[in-house]
Parts: sequence; structure tokens; C-alpha cells
Amino acid sequence: MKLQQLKYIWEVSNHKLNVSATAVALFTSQPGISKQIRTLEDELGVHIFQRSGKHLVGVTPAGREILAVAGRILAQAENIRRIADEFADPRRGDLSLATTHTQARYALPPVIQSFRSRYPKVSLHMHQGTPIQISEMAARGNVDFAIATEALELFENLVMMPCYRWNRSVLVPTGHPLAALPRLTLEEIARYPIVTYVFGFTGRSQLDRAFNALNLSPEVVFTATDADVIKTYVKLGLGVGIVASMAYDSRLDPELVSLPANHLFEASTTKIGCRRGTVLRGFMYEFIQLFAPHLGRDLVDRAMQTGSQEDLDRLFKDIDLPSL
Amino acid sequence: MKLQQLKYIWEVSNHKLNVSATAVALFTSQPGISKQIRTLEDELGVHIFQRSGKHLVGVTPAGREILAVAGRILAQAENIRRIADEFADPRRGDLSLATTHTQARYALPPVIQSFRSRYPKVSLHMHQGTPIQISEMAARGNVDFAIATEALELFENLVMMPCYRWNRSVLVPTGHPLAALPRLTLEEIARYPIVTYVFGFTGRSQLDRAFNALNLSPEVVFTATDADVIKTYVKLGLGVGIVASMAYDSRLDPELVSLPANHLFEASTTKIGCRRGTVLRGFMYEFIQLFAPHLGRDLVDRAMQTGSQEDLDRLFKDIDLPSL
DNA sequence: AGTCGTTACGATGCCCGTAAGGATA
DNA sequence: TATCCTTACGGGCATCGTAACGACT
Repeated sequence: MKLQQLKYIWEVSNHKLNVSATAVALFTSQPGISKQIRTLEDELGVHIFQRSGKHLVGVTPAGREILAVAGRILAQAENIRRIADEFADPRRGDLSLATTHTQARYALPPVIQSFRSRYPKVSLHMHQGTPIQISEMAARGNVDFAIATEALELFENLVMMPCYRWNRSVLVPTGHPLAALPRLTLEEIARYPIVTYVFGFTGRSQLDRAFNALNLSPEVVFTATDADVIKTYVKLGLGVGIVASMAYDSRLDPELVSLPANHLFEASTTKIGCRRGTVLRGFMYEFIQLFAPHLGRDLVDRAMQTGSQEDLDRLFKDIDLPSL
Repeated sequence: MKLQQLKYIWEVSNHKLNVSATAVALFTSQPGISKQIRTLEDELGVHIFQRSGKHLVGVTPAGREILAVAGRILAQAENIRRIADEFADPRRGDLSLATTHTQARYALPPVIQSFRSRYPKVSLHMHQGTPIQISEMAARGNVDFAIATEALELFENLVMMPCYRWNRSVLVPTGHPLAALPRLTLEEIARYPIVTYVFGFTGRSQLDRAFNALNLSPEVVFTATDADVIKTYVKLGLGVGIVASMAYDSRLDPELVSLPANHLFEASTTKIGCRRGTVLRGFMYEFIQLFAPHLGRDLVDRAMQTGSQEDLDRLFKDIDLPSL
């Protein structure tokens, strides 16, 4: 048994059982992977993959258990590299994170800036995607951190820590009737066409829930994955925008009026998540704390050592979060 | 990084940093190990071992952390082999256990016998040693199980599960004055020379505690690690024997009288322990349950998943144990 | 017909074991 | 002086990549 063989079966299982595609991703030849997998299966005396003729079509029961352990082994091999890197030079390394447009555009810039000034020799790699993709990348270990508001709870081996709470603002062109109201209500908003996030993004589900609770079904005429696009179409008069409050900047959007809507929607919580069982570099702890000051190193360590979602909830129950 | 390199650093650190001795133990050459360790250190960019000239004299801080992770990786590699073996043939395999003479001679024979009849194709390997040695072997993964009454709690990564409670009997030659007493007391016993276990064996500490509580200091004239030897010298008239009750058999020891001493000493608990994080074969679960019927598979699984001694204590708090 | 995994084969490179060298206790 | 790790070197073996083959969709 060799680490490379474990890596091969792990990667193949994460590439939809397509050995050729895996070979491309790993910059090696397809027969090489095929051979190693077969050698491993011979050594262990069990098949890991189900074959239909010459195609891999599934994972055997034994393979499922073996792959689970192999994943842990590979993660810990990565941990060894990190430990070594940390001792070799604590100020140098890589930090990769996956996040949504909202975070990347509005919440992260100051964090990144001060992180870079403190760790100029750490390379930063930011990936964008849907909350599902983001969580998946973190759960698989493709990135160190996932930062998002939704979908992080879907992966069991993701330790997610609450960072800050935020709410929404209603954006309208200057002179819009809604801006003249003494007090904004959901009923009033629902009378206008809505422009907001695509489902699954940036707390969209909580938004829908608020309207549904009052039996309102506003006409959502346009959805996008990011606030910049949404604002553009609000400016065009397509409808009333509902976006995360941090996406509005009076200097950048002079032709829009922001109406706070904290009283209309339940607040959302943005979380940072990383894979359970990973060793974090020193600068990773600092990055977390720059983003969420209440997440100090010892609290993060305790969170990483929890075994389940329930333990996590218990740990963070009494922590009060900053609000943006 | 290769599994073999991790194995080498792990084994060297477990052989008092003596590469030559490690090479002998692993049936390979000493320069081979040296080379691989150096290659790994080069790849990681940190030293794992401290060198004084050409001698390994210690482990670096980085090495300590790396070795801890390496140990976990190797244990999980072993888990993969076990999973494969289990699927290949659940009825074939190896079961190794380390235990004391007392267990091997008196508690285990019926268990082994019925286990063998159920799993004739499983090879059994029994090691004997002091409780400390036993625990160490299990903690290092040299054996699957440790069975003993003492010292199992000293190793943090050992999951120990209580199996049964037992107490002591006083053995005297027929016609001894103690046998004539209506009720045995510690004071009476203390008037005679004592023959019992060496310290650290088979609940010896609890025995001493009982005498000390009454400010008695009996003269212990002979100690041995096993009851067979103790009984032999009691028969020679060296003194009064105090042994675990299960060590007396009226058919085998007709020239001795057994006086129950349950009311004089606190009961001891024999435990079975295995390394935290190991996958157990199906027949291993059955072995445990043959030895301790209350330890069913799901209870054992829950015990294996505990993270600390306290969790374990909580888990077994309400279980009532059989008494021998 | 195209995609995909297996087999065959030659070359590179790695690992192992023996032998010699140098440092330490 | 004896033990122990490192370096050097040669043989053997595994791995890798190219190319051809066979199977499934």
C-alpha cells in the first residue's frame, strides 16, 4: 500500500469514476493510475471499484469504507506537510478560500488587505462559486476555507463557525414611492416587482420565508448571484432591489436610496468553514480572527475538535456575534 | 512523502532513536532507513530528529508533531488492511492480545475455547507481560487487545472497557488455624506471613490499601506474578496466600483450603482495552462479547468513538458488570 | 463512431543491500 | 574500542509514458 495508490482511488472517486479525467487532473498518464489501482486491489484482496467490462461504474461496499479511511489518511498527510511548512517558515505559505461574490466583494476586502500587509509572503487564492460548490471544495480539501451564508451545514465533515450577522436593505431609485413611506412594510414592498438574489445565494431562503409568513408572493422579476448586477438593474428601473446591507455604498450608488429592512427580515449569519481534522497554519488562525475577531485560536481549536454539528452548536451558543 | 518513510520515522522513534536496532526489527538494512529518513526531511524542509554528529539524540519540536500525525496515518493504513481482510473473508484473520498470567490462566481459557470453535480460521496470538508492558503493546498497536486489571488507564489513546469484577480468597493449607475461625478478619490474616502478587500485578495495590486502612502492615514474605507459583509456596507452608478467587480450584488444589475474602477487600475490575481509532474486525467484536457479554457491538463502537477518559467513564457508569 | 479502461513494452529513476568512512561515547 | 550513522556504489525492481487493443455506450 502506498500513499499514491490511496490518492489515486480517492481522486478517481472524486472524478465521477473517470480515470482518464483523473489522469488529466493529476498531470499523469491514465494507464499509470489504472495499474496502481489494480495493484492496490490485488494487494488488499478486494475490489474497490465495481467494473462493468472495462468501465468503472461504482464503488463496492468494501471500497466505500476504504475510501473513507483513505480520505482521512490523505488529509493527515497534508497535515504533515503543513506542520513542516509552519516550522520551516511560519510567514510563508498558501491560503486558499472559496466564497461567494457577496463576501468577496463587500466583506473580505479589508480583511484581505490587512492580512496581506501582515503576511506578504503568503499567497492568497480566492475561488468563487455557489454556496454548494464552495462547501464541497472545502469539504474535499481543495481550499482551506469556505465562507458563505448558506449550505455550509450540508457537509458533515465541515467545521463551520459563525462570523457575523447581517441583514438586508431595500434599494430603490431616488424619488421612488417606497422611499417616502414613514415605515417600510413587507406588504408595501410586495406591491412592486422585486430584483434580488438567485435562490441558494446570500440568504435568499430567509428572504422568501419572510414573505411567505405573511402569505405574500411578490413578483420576482429578476435574480442574479451578486449585488452589483442587481443594483445595475434597479438603476434601470426594473424593480425594487433587496440586497445585503453591506452591498450598498452611498458614494458608489448616488442614484439609489437604501431603506434599512432589519425589522422585516430575520438576520442571516455568515460562517467560515474548514474541513474537520485539518491542521491550521498559524496565519490561518490569524486570518480567521481578522475576519471574525471573536474567533480566537483556542476557540477555533475547540471547534475543530468537536465531533458533530450538535457539539458545535453548543460551543457557539453563548457567543455573541458582531453585526454588520 | 511515502508510507514507508512515515513507518521508518515512527519505528525509529519507538526504538529509542536507534536506527540499527530498528533496521533489525524491520528486517531491512540500516542505511536504507537512514536514507529514507533523510529524504523525507529534505522533502519536508525540516529536521525530524536532532543529531549530534552522526547520532540521533532527540526529536525536534516539528518532529514531535509530525510523528504524532504519522502514527495516526499508520494506524489508519492498518485499518484499511483490516477492512479489506474483513470483506475478503470475515472468518479468517489474526487476533493478538496481551494479558497477564492471571487472565491467561484462569479467565480466558473458556473464552478462547469457544472463540476457536466459532472461528477456527482465526489465528490467535497471546502475549504475556506486566500490566505496563501490556498496555504499551496495545497503545502502540503491537497487539489488538490488552486485558488486565491495572495500569490500563495510564495510556491516553487506549479505550478501556470494564469486563467483570472479582475479589480475593485467602488460601491456607488444610488444618491451618485461619480455617477454623468463624469469621475471617484482616487483623487475623496479618498475624501470619503473607504470600501474594508482586506489586503492580492483579490488584495488588487494592490489597495493600485494605491493610493500610486498618494500620496493619503484614509481613509479605514472598511475592510472585502468578497464582500458580503463589499456591506452590503456600503448599510448602511459607505463609498464607492471598490470590484472586478464580485462581482456586478445589479439584486441582486438594491440599489447600480457600477462605472467601470478599468482605475484606474492595472488588477489582478487569478491563479490556484497545487503541483508539482502530477498526475492529467482526470476530474481534465477538471476542469481546464472549469475554464480557454486556459489551455488545454498538456499545463497543460508542466507546471507541469517545474522545477522553471522562467520556468513557460516563458511558460505562450505569452498566452493571458480572462478578466472578 | 467515440469514449474509456486494459495490456504490452521500453526507459527512466528509485530503493535496497553491501562495503567503506568518520564521529561519538 | 565499540557502537552508530553517513556516504558511495552497483544490481534489481517498480513506475511512468507511449502505443496498440478491446469493450462499452
